[in-house]
Amino acid sequence: LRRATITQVAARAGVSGATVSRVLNGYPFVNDEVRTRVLAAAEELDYRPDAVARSMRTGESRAIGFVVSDLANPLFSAIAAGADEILHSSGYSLVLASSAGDPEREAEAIAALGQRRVDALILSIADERAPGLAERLRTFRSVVLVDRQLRGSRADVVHSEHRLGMEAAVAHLRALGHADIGLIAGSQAQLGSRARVRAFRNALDGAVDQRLVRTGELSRETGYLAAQELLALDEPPSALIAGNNQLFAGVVAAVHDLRLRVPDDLSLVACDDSDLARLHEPPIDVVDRDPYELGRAAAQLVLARLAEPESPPRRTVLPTRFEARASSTAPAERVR
Amino acid sequence: LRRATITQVAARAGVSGATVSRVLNGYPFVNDEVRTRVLAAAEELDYRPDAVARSMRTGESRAIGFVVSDLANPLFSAIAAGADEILHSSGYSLVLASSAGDPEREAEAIAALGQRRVDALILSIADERAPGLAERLRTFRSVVLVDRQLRGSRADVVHSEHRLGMEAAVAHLRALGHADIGLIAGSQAQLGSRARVRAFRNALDGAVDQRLVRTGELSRETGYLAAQELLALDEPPSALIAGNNQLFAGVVAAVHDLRLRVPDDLSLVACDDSDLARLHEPPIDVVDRDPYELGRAAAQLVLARLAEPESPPRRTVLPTRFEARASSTAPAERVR
DNA sequence: GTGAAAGCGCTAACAC
DNA sequence: GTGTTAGCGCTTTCAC
Repeated sequence: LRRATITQVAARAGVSGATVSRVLNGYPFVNDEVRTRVLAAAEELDYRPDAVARSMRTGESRAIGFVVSDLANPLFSAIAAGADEILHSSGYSLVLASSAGDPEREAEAIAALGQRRVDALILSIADERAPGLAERLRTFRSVVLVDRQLRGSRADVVHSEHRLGMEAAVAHLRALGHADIGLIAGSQAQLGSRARVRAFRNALDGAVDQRLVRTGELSRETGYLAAQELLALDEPPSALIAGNNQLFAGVVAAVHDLRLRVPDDLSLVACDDSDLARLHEPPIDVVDRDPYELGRAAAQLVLARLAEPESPPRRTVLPTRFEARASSTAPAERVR
Repeated sequence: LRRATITQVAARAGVSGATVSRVLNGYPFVNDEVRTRVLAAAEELDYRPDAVARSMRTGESRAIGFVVSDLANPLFSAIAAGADEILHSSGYSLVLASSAGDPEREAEAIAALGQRRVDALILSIADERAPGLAERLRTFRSVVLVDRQLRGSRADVVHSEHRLGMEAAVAHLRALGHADIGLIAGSQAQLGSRARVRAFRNALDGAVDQRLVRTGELSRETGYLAAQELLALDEPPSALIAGNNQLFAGVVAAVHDLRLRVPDDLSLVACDDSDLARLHEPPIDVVDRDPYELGRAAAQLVLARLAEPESPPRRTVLPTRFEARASSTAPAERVR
């Protein structure tokens, strides 16, 4: 079944293609009677404008690219769902690419989206330090970074205010009497992870034991191994903060395997909420944020930029907040 | 920065646009020296073929649409990630739309993807019974349903073999002595949920207590409320099966709130694995499947269909398997 | 083995 | 207010 073209609608309505286009695009100065005829003809032929041809002519694709380091991570898929919500309602489509953490795939995805002439690019990539990235982004009319940073780029950004949430978490633990707090955080190639580590150090104002801070890939395995290592130290931390949901899952697995009780043997805090944290027994303290809102905010920056291409770079900062549940108490007396 | 066009490359290489196109598309009968010159010119200008223009001419967009009922559900995002993996490596892009369970948004998304002329459509929609759906899908060159069914459609499908996994789960519970097993499953507007309910009934060969089977929206809230109701019955079930990951989260919340111990007071089985099920204390028995593989299989059906448009509809069935962990034991003696 | 020309479906400039 | 025309960047006959 071939689809109707504008020319066919025009023929049926007894007008020119230009007039059909005008009617369909809401151009006001069209004879009412003609408008009705055109609309009827379009209806009868079930005419749908061809987005490809329209893009070809206007230079706008009404598609937004979104490159994510790991779509299967509920955090990123929630961000994508939030972005889609806004974009869909403005008539844009989301072209999603997941790199599975591979910087090469990220580069390919960005190139592919460029060839597709997406109107904008939203980026939550694994490696914000990929060489030449900033230049390659210059061909895009709008770039929005989500919890990422890029030197030499005029991109708009959505950031989470990681500092306050992390500070509150650390303050909570210190108030309970924890002196040795461990942090297991993600790759330093992403702003979000760096911000959490920095906030952690700040909150401990210099009193930070370097051995208790581990960074690595954002994966369950990394979380598991790092927790095993930290808890095997001669003087293990009495509290542990997991820097993201996947690391947290690994930490929980390690804690189970070591038969440690939370919070009696170890206090625990997770960054980014999850079913696991909420429904863990006991429920886990979290530094939480709203991932949908992150996605919505990114989409809004995109729309604002497309509406006003020359405005100065914008930056949206969304809050994180610490929620104490039941996974931390005063540390047990240490046996010496 | 405007991008180079094929005409510019042609000028630089001293040939016609047609020849550039031939070189870039691997047409074999081109003079070697000319080929080298064209490649060099393309390289120097950093030429990237314009996908929109190419689509315009060839009628192929090299984009695949994917409509999901809830992208934020880790199951669907894992499926999408699996599909993207295959499609990306074949040069296709994924255009994703999440309907948040709203049939109207699903219809809109499908229409939008049609206008974009996606080469194929993958569907994991909330409402497979939307009126007129089958006809609207006929305009697509390839449609693949993931765990969905559509009468009157020649779509290819990927199904999970829900029956064996569910039967194994029920058999396991019955062997332990459970006579009253409750099931909390999803909407009957989706094949997956229907299949699980049917498998459950079959496994109990008619000995099904209708009051112990609840179906509804696939949400935490539904799971929570249904579990509360079932467990408040005069003769509550001694074991509960949750039909999906979100329902399961609700069930766990209800079980916690009721202060029931698993498995002593209640045996529990979840459908589709999750961190929550794996790391729950005790670990929860699951009817598991590989969601990435579901996505990969869908993508492969798409590619096969595009390669052979006239072949008969294909059907890929992927296994589910029951994994007993530690969330079920023999039911406690009932006090009469 | 290569070039010239047509045209995919649409919109925007320009004419009337 | 409406029609005519050109052209977005590419691929694909058809010549030669």
